[in-house]
Amino acid sequence: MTKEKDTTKEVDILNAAKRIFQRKGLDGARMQEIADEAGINKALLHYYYRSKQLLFEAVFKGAFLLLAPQLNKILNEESSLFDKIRNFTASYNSFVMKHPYLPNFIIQELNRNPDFVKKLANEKHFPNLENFKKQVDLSVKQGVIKQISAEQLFINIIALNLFPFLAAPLIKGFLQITDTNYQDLLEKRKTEVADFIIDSIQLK
Amino acid sequence: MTKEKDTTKEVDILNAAKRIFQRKGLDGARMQEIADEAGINKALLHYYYRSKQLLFEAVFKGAFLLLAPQLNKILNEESSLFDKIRNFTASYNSFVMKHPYLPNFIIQELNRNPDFVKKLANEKHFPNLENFKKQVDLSVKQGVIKQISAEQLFINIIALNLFPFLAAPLIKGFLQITDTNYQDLLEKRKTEVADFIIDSIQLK
DNA sequence: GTCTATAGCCAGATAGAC
DNA sequence: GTCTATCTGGCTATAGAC
Repeated sequence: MTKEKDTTKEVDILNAAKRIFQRKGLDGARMQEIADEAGINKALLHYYYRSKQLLFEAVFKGAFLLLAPQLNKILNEESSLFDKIRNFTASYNSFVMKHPYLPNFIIQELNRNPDFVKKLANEKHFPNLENFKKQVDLSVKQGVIKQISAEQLFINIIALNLFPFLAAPLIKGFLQITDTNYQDLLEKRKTEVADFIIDSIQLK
Repeated sequence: MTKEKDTTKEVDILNAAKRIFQRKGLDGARMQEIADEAGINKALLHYYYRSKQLLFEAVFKGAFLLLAPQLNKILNEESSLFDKIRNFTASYNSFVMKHPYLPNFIIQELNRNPDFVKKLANEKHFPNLENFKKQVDLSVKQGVIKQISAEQLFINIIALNLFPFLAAPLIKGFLQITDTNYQDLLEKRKTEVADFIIDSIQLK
């Protein structure tokens, strides 16, 4: 019973930093704010993470490694192409609804520092397209789906699933709808997006 | 011949601010940097625009009003639904390839300050979905396209066209391709995306 | 209108007591 | 490990000469 909550402070800081950085970005976040959020003192942030930059990088890496395995679901599962598209659409939407700031955070900071991807490309769960590419090419050859490159299909799948979270304020503005109605739209997309994609590529 | 380049300084500042703000965001940008970019002194920024916040708002509004009319092309043109989708895909992609920072800038700052949309909703060129909605609903009724809500179709069209610009570094990383190859992919999307959408909704 | 110089503030980082 | 107090630099903004 001695080490009930041993590493708490370090973890508390990381979680607090996650929340603040994801809402405000690297430049917009304040160390004081993170300290307050974690319920500790500013000096302790530096004690554990040395600098704002390093704390940020820890947060970013954590976020990326939370999202990346989700992508592997579509790339490296053992199932038919259509099932993959359906499973991915459903599970990915559910996942992001639980972490609404995540995609924006990653894409936004990646745009400011594109080389960050390279640093992460060697990580264990970094998505690899090879299996998916083979499956798509084979499906085309067998006449199951129309002619399309795996890369373009991949982009389309991600785009249709991610964009509604990235551009939520913009879309809400254009459609002039409330938050609740937008949630309904998102809920429906868990199945509709898969249908939309399959209807497009399936040869009847 | 007296007023050959009269308002130059004020315009120079706005253009410099555009470039810096779009690359670094509100928090990341420095007034000194904008002054250097414009080739003038820092004090002059405040002379013309009073504060960083106001300068930023001028830039943001300009960017939004550059992008918004582009969206109206799909919403309020006099043409068949399929032609609209084809025209929009082609012209929108060309437009954004000329202003690669624009979508990211708008979406990113809108996420930090969602109420900004409301301020702009009264502007002349603010997109209005009514015509598009009528057209989609009619096409469904007439059996030209499958059952789909205008809102979902609208989201899908925008998503497929915008996302490759928003997430460029991420996609490049996943696909492990060079900038040149990515440009090729984007070039192909000017027609492929329209085909993808039409194949999905068209009833044969 | 355009500049130099500087006020005034605030943030990241560190020293040092406990 | 955790805190208070403080240093140091950099940033927005303004005062004031020209």
